[in-house]
Amino acid sequence: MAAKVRAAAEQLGYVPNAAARSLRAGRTHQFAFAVADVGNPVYVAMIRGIESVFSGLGYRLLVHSTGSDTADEVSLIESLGKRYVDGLIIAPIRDNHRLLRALSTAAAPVVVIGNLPDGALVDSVPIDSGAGLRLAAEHLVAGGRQALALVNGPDDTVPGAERLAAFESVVTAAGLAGRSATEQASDFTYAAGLEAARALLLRFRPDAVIGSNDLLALGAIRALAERGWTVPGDVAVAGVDDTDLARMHVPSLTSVSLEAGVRGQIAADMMLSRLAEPDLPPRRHVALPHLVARESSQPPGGGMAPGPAPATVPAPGSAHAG
Amino acid sequence: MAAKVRAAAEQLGYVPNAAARSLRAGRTHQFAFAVADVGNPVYVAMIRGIESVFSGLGYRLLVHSTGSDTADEVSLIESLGKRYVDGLIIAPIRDNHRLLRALSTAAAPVVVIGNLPDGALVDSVPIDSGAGLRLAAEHLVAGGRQALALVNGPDDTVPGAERLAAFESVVTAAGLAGRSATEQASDFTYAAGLEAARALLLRFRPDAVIGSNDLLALGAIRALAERGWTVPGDVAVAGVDDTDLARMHVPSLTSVSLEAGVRGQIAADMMLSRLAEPDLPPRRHVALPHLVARESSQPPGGGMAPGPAPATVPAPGSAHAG
DNA sequence: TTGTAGGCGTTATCAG
DNA sequence: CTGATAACGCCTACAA
Repeated sequence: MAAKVRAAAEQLGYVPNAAARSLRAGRTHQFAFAVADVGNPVYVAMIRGIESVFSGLGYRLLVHSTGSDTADEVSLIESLGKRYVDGLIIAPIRDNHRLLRALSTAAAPVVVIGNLPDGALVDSVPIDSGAGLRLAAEHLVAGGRQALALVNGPDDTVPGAERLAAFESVVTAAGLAGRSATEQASDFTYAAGLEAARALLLRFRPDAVIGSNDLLALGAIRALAERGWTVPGDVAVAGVDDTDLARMHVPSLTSVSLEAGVRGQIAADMMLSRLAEPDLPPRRHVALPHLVARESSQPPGGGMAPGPAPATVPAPGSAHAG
Repeated sequence: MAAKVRAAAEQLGYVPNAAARSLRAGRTHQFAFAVADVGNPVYVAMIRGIESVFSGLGYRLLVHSTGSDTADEVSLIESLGKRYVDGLIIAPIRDNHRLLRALSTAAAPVVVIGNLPDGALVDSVPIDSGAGLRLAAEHLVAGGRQALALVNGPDDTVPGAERLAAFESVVTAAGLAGRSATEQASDFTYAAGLEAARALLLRFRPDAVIGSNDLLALGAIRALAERGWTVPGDVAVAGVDDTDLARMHVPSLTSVSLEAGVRGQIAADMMLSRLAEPDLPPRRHVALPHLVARESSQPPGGGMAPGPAPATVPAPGSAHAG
């Protein structure tokens, strides 16, 4: 009989109401993901990682763009009380007390993609982004660069502070502290990177520039181009995040992967296991950064510049097809 | 008394349950947005446009990435019967009968960002993307280019078909049909564009390449670089969508804006008015494409190449600051 | 004015 | 094994 009913339901196009189901079951089959800026491809990579876990299981994902505004993030966390989602994955870049307090009293499970102070009672998927920046800086120094510049994000962010400290430690260790410069961009965006790099280049002539993320690095490349300096010929450039942008640029951008996609997956897995066992102690899954060397950091002499000579080069318009 | 209760509720951090509220009110205060590929920045622009309308009004947005798989889209539309959202905004690129049929019987309001066949009973925000491609092609011809190539998306998509037809009409009208070529990429992605452009360049030597969108154009630029051809010196390049990628590249990419952000806003507004008045006849708000000329299409002699000579150029490492 | 009952659509449980 | 019933939490309408 049950089968018969099922068949009839199918025929009539019956679909159970999600709100009623959620009310009854106490589960919405939805998760929220809060990021600073959907325009930054690193978050798109995280979204993909998360969805790769959730989509097959029938969970939906709500994406919130907070602009990394703490008030926004806090109100988002508080609204978990509405139980409109079963959990929240959040990738904050500032760790105010308010945010931490809100996290600790959240009404639903929260997983943080990012670095939390010790003792925070929340699941997290951190990465040592200072170590990541160190990889980039050491790579440039190893390539013979001596006048390093950092276009950093805001100092009052966690990644901003970590990456600035790592940069300074590398140039100091290499004995290049007197020949380096840093500039703080107002944001982790392309526009802010362009502006900061312009300001930097007014007072400093680097032979290598690191952007604290790929967007800042691309802004720097533009600022260098405005002055007629070529990459990597005159100046080597590296970024952080290893987003699609890095592959897509010409010259391709050397960048440090912080495993955005993988960390998204891990965060989603953590969320599911947290739901299954709410009383687990807080877990922390540390990821490891790695360098992806590309064209933008080739040593001056080195020969991986944009492409080999063409094999056969027909004259313009000498052939055609549809 | 009511005030007193309110205050107490506030103090205790009481938050009404969303599921119960939705069940009672019959409204979820959520909308879904379905796109082919969250990795394409043009959809990120649409998301921003939509959120600019919704966020202030307390609506949440669910983003679905369908991979432009019709089966996926159809099942998404059918699942509107669950009433987990108040409406769906969808940006499909293929218009199969199945999709149209599903649209016409959807259980919740749907707004389509894209071009529907005449007579479809759904709100839509179309644009003449053929006219858009025409702008790009005519711009290149006006710049003196004579051997035009098109790296198109799949022919079986609406934008693919429209843009191919527009390209052919322009080259024919300009008397350049015998000196042009087109290649079909398997997808509207960078990787597919790179692959298609490589194949194209094996048999054809263009002096101008149009990508059917910005990602395809960037793939083409990479393929050109592999052969040692410069942009815009040897080959002019133009894209479509005017995404952030176009501004960010060096040289910056000439591109045709299809008003993604604005159309997202319009779609969201339409959704709200549709909710307010469900019995309105289907509406269609047509947007207009416009060309944004940048460095990648400068005429060979023309002087807007990457940046003026620097004003003052300190020697490497000659100054520093933190 | 304040209080209470009913019903939104499901599903689990319990009685027949 | 089938079928009725209660409860999830909220809001509205109506009664006291």
